[in-house]
Amino acid sequence: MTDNKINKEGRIGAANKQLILNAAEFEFAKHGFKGTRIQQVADRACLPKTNVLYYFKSKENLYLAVLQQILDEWNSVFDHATKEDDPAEVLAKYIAEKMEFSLTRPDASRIFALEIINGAPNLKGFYKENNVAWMEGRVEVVQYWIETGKIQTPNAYYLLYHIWACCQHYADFSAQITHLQGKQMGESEFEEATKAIISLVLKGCSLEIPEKYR
Amino acid sequence: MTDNKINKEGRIGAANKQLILNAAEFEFAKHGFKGTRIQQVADRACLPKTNVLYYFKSKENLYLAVLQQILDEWNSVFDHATKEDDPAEVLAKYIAEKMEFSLTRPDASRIFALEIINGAPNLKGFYKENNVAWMEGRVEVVQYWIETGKIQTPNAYYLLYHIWACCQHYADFSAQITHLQGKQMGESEFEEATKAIISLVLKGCSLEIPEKYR
DNA sequence: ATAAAACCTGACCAGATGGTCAACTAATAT
DNA sequence: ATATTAGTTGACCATCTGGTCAGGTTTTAT
Repeated sequence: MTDNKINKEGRIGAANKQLILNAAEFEFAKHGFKGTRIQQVADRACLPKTNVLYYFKSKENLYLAVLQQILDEWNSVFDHATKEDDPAEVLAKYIAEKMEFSLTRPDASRIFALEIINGAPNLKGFYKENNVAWMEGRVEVVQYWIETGKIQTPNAYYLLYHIWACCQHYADFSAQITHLQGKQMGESEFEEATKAIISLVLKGCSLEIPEKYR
Repeated sequence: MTDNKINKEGRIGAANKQLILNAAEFEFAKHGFKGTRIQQVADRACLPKTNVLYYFKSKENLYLAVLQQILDEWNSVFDHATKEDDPAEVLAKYIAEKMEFSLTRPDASRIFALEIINGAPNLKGFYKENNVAWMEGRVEVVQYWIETGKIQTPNAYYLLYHIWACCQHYADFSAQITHLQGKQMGESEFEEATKAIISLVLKGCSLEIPEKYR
């Protein structure tokens, strides 16, 4: 038999936990850590507050769980891109992915942004180390592309920042965009915007835009 | 004689108010509205908490004053650009200005970002109206440049968003950048980054980069 | 000089909120 | 069947914090 003496989580637990995590992501994205009330999360999940505390021992614990869930989703084609790959294809795909994320998971993007603006006090050791390693690997690839004349851009780091910045803007600043344009961006507008970023970045790197992204 | 019956603010008042505003900007940028304690602001300004409340009736009032101060700084060469101006010059100058702002006033940028991510609940009527009008005027100019073939870019709105996004990134996400690069960006790095954005955007719009921005 | 306004601040309070607890019910394994 | 664990929840508390107040001192105008 399996050893299920203690702390075994049943079906109900798993379901409720996910329910709470989703509610929490919404609230944290909207009000930040300090601004979010456990009661609000509970209300959104249609559970009593005490129940939320039953599954997540504390507010901080809940927040960390939300953050972890977001970080776990953070992977892309670019992770495994190599020096031999076609820069235009890889970058265009990467941008398309990032924009897809901004469209489908804006709250996740906002929570991450809030965390960074606050100085990333909760992105502890393990993630940070990993992140730096990831970045170094990616920069190395881009650097190779630059040195072999495959792309023309002044700096690998800055190029990646600019891609992130443009893509995240559509999630983080959607309130401003909605206001300036008089209406919320839908799927079709996101497609246009994606093409606009791809056009800007690839042309900005002296690359041809692959047919499918035109 | 001047009518100074009531509510006249003396020298001391003006000085202290500014002291408090600066302290508040720092704290609000770091912890957000909800996360900031009046006591923290007071400590940073080296004044007792009660004194802060004396000048600004409430926390919200203080926050609005900080926000207003930031908004008042928000003007640029691009405000008065016309259809006749040279797109390359105007855009390059605009980017340089925005980056200068990110370098010298990162806290202001962060507060604005937090405000937008939160859905801009405090950017009330007057500012919003003005902002939309400003945007329409700018889009009209860019649109003219597009239609007359002076620049090549898919969409005027998106172009402006991408410029903002790139420039703000260096203020709002500086914690991430510092961590990824292993050191804080100084003036010289900001100069490089500015040139990188100008290169990206101008090339991305099929424009020649003016000599002075190379 | 002196009155009025501006400025200062320790003591205090009321409400909000994260978190505990104990008593309960429902699920599950043997 | 029954014991054990998982899940549920209302009542409650300690603390934190925005804000008030009253009684002061300093500055300024005439």
